[in-house]
Amino acid sequence: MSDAYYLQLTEQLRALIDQNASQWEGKLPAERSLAERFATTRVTLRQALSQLEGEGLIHRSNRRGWFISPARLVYDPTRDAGFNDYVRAQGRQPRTAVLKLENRLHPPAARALGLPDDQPFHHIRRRRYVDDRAVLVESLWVVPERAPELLDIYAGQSLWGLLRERWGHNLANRSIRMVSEALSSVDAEELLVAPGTAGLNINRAILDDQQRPIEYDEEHWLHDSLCISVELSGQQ
Amino acid sequence: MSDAYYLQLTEQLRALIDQNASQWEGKLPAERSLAERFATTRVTLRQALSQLEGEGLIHRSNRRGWFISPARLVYDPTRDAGFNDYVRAQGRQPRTAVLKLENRLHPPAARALGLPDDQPFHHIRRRRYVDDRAVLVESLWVVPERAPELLDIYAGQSLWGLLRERWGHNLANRSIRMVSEALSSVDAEELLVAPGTAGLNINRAILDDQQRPIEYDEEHWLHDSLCISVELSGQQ
DNA sequence: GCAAACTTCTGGTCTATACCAACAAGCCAG
DNA sequence: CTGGCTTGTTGGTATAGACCAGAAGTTTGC
Repeated sequence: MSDAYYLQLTEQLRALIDQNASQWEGKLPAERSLAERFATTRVTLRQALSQLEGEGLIHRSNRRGWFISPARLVYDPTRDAGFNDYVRAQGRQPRTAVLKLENRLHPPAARALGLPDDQPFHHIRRRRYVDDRAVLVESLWVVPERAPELLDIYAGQSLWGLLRERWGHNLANRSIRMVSEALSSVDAEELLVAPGTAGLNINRAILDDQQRPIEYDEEHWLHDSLCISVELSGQQ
Repeated sequence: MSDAYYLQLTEQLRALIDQNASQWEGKLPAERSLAERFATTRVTLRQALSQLEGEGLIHRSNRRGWFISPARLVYDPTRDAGFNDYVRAQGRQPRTAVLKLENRLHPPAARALGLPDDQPFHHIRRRRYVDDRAVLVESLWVVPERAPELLDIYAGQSLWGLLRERWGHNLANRSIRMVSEALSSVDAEELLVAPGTAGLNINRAILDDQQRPIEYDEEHWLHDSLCISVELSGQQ
């Protein structure tokens, strides 16, 4: 089927992982020991591991080793369920860590919302976990007039819930953009992975039911932790 | 900013590509010549190139070299525009090659459409190009009862157009799934790229306005040729 | 009993080199 | 002019070995 040795290795590793998944508790043996077991070099071994990483079967935690990836989280970016809700709905444990709260300019957010470049924003930077694995970092850019004391009261809860309940905003309109990416060194570090790891960049601009700009949102996901699913009905 | 040499190299290459994009006509110099120019090994050089590949800035054509990637195609999988239409709408040239026409079983398609596993399908396999670069391969699995003579008349035109005009189907409902992947050796070969190249897998199940299953669709895109964009309006 | 210091292990990076098969271009023969 | 062949170039793959810094585990010192 495949001539290249590293592709054969990939298959052998796949089988090995299948069999020993439970006893390893998610963590693969050290590269040196795997290389020895298959009588090859670390370079070639790593090439095979990278192949499986691209498929989303395994991933690395920076300088800590290779781990078996859990099932992907199913995510519908068109629906209005918060992260906590849909993670729990899939029987998994969500967690959020707030990394930064500040006021700043951010021209890309301004442009996406149709505002002038010198529009200031409430900026929330947070990291989100599924079952204690960090799967994404995101930056939220909220128009201050729509949520005046946000930075004083925010502590990791659902932002959309706050916007609805505290400030009475009816979110009604959004444009979503998704692009594959290589994680920047900043994002990679915050996610504890090697720089250049494959990721998925999701951006959203959100308006209310009167077309007023509310919020802009930049998410950086690990590529292997996500399955995007959209259900559409209605005559096209 | 970055300690690792290959990351510095990445930046230098980025600048070099910016400057010389025009004179190279899209193709980068040979790896050996680039490695010599930066006084490093091909191994390290390739690591830097792979980084840029992950970002979508450049790509490889298998055994032919590195090329500067054209702008991503903007694609809204929720809309009903055919490939040809939205490629042309972005000022670019679409092309389709039919790779296979046959009748076959395909349990995944059957399951996605809510049909029994032994349901046969019209299978169309095709490769699609933007400006003469192959950017995706796809398999279409059409329920034969909905399009009886499809395999006799199909020659690369818009399938949705055919379904609507010839058989009067009103496509009304679809579920879409998107997952990052590493291209299988089959897909990679048909796209003239190295096996394991990063890709995006998009699957769609399509029903008509009476909830009858019509078609299931498996697309494999090169990860760097696509920007998914969804516009939603209406109260959520 | 606990925190600090040390040691070992491990992944991340890099060098130098080599072989092969696919590709491209040029050559030759018809 | 065309089609097949030869040949040099290039990317893909692989080996062997090395160093460093971060992570983890162990020991030491208070």
